[in-house]
Amino acid sequence: MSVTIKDVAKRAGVSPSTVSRVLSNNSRISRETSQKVRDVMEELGYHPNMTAKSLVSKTTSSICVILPKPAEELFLNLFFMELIRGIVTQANRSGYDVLISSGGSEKEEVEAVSRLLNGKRVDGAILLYSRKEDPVVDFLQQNGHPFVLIGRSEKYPDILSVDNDNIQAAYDATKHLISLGHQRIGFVSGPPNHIVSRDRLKGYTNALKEAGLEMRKDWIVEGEFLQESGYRAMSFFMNLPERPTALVVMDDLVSLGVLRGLHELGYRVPDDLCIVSFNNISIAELSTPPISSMDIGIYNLGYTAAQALIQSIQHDGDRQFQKRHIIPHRLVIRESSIFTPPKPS
Amino acid sequence: MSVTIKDVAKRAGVSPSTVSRVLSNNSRISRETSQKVRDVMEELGYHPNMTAKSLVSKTTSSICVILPKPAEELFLNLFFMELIRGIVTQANRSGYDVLISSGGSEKEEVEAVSRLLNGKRVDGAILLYSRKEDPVVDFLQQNGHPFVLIGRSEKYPDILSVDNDNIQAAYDATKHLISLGHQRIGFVSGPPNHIVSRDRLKGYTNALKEAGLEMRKDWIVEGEFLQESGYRAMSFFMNLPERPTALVVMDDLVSLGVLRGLHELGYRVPDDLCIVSFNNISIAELSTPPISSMDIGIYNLGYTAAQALIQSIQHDGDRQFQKRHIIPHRLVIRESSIFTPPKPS
DNA sequence: CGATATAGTGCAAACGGTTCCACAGGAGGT
DNA sequence: ACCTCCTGTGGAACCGTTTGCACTATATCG
Repeated sequence: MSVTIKDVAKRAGVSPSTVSRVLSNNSRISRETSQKVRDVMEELGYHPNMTAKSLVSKTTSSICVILPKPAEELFLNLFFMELIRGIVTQANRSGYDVLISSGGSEKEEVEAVSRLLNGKRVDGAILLYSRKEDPVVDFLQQNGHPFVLIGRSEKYPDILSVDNDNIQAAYDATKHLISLGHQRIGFVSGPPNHIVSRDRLKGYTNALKEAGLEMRKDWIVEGEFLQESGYRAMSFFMNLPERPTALVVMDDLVSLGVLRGLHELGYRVPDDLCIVSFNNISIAELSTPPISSMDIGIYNLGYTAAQALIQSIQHDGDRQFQKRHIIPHRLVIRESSIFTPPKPS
Repeated sequence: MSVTIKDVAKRAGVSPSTVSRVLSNNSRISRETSQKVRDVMEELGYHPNMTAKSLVSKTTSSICVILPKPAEELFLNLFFMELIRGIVTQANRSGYDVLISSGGSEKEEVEAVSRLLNGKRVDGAILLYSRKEDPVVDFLQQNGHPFVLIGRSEKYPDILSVDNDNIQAAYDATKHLISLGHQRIGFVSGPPNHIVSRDRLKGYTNALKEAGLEMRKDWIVEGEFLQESGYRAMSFFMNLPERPTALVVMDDLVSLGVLRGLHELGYRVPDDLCIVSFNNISIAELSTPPISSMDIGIYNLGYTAAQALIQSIQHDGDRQFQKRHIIPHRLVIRESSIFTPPKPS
């Protein structure tokens, strides 16, 4: 059907091996032969069959991205879009293709990953954020597949991973509110089985402790990374007899929910409640008012993850490479946190 | 290295062909042999090598999605995330993997597609929205590769495509504003080389004409599918001696820019200006005020595209399948367009 | 000038499957 | 008892590459 290396060889009057060597720029091929072969390739419209190449080289030049379980909702999050953009950009730059896989149940997820990696369809995987117990991580680790975790694993500390210093980032965010004069600061967390939730909670409490501020259980609420969670958290806080004057919120989308709820109830931000949130996706800038948000370099996370993964694929077994990559964070201050709160009465 | 079909064959005391037949559920294999082989596969942890399978079957069970050229910005658009979600969901359901490719220049784009399809790395491609002249469409069409266009092509009317009836949708959106009493309606268009821009413009003018309303060149501005374009359009309109009282806007992100600008200048929506926009991405619902938006079934577009593509791949040459799929639209009315405008003085 | 290195190329064996064809053995028909 | 058909299986070719090894011709050297 399509033009193969043999067709080119025949037409150019050389052997298939020679054509193959021309393709891989083997130095042993003479200048003229090389040129002749290239001319024929052009003439016949030859394109190397990647599948055949993969079969013999045992390598596919592609990686996959495993989206986390509740991908249905999270897919809507700009966070993932930005992350994927970073991954695809860097991967393509290194000559790799990126395959997106969205799991269903955890079991299906492991099966999908197994199919892709054991089935030799991809050379490695990128995992987006990790829960405390993650069967996919277990699987990859046990089968010795190259992979990189965006986030971190407590179970396998020596795993290849790209992450922020979330403890420090949350500390910095909280510190910002404290420096504005806030003394009653609440925290809207993500799902407790996500390590990132616990890291940020820790940073928050560290900052409070250091400042000698009150830490109250009822000023910490858990939720999903969804707008609705923010709405619910807001209701909860605003019905409290003693309310916080500022919130540290796990995600911009959640903050948007908070904002929305406050608006409906007639409260104003930052006058009635200050907000500092995380991730700094474009929504943070576009909302009214714009939300102060901790930029965690999402694109950079994806970019670095792809880079680290490909490096680890290409230099397999090489132990000299950096295992943990920390992407810097940076607080972007906007209207949601510029005012000093009323002093506690 | 890894377990092959031969290892399984040897261990089970059968020939490789038999194992292969068990794998493909060939009916000629006896129940007991089949079971024995399956047991051995389980025991040895066998996983079929997809690459080898692809080589002989000349099929990869994967498709690629080509993101449009200025992917850097568009990537940030929830539109694409939602579309990709639809594509991935349906593809996975049919046993296909999805590969994301983001082109650089048009030339690079064609090269990437050529590498993927001519190189037999994927079986088909999905193109997201099309410009009037699209070298990638030309390439795919000329080389006879299976592909589906999300959008439509004027050059090749018989191409497999999934689209909205954008003329009708824009007509409906405009009609909605007219029914609210608006007589001076502006239009914020997308790039003029996108067919979707021209279709929607047509629907808009159709509606105006039918209602006997004035159609003014200076009430139509072009832009990108970006927030900034909305901001600029807004400045333009608000500096006009005679301003429209309502706008039809090509994209929610653009509307957000309009909203933002109006807010800065102290205008109020919908009191000073009504807005109806397109796509109904989540931003439309989350903005303040929420934006009336034409839901075009983005997920459905992606879902249907994947379905149509896979169908066309599997039944190659079969001409009996539907070529043009039209996804229904539905106007979601929100606060940005609920008030009747002031009567023209 | 013969030995040896070297550049340039071809042959054939993989890589891990699928599938056409052949074939053995038993069932069923006459 | 013979022919035919069917079931279940094995053998081997093939898919389009890469690559180790062998080989030839020329260049280099003592």
